[in-house]
Amino acid sequence: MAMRNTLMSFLSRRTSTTTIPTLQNPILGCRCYCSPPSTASNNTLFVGGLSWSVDEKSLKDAFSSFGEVTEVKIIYDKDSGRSRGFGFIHYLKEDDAVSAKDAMDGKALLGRPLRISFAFEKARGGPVVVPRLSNTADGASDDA
DNA sequence: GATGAGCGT
Repeated sequence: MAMRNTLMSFLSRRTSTTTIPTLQNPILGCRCYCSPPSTASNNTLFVGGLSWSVDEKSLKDAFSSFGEVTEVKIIYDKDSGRSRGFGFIHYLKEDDAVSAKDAMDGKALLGRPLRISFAFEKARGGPVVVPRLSNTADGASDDA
């Protein structure tokens, strides 16, 4: 008497985040999207209103208290060399990013109020997802 | 000697 877990095999296969993009479901007949459209905000935070003298380590030091910061970047101007006054903060978890945003948004750093928002999914190796514009049904049926 | 909404030199 030997029990075979063959049926249990493909029932427990849900730990793979790297699904094969070329595989399609013959039943549903649709592709498997790795990025659900429900996530309008990832663990990337957009920080604006920065002073033109703020460094990345200053933001790292100010935002690492709310969660585990994995990446901090401030955008500088390549023409003038000065900071553009905004930057990005990557958190390990989105929950920490929300906490940091909720805690630091509206506060001031180096004498200037901060404007924090969730950043768009900027490449870093992936496709760009843009928020849909005001998709109001104005009578234009442009569905493909 | 500049300036101040935004989304990646």
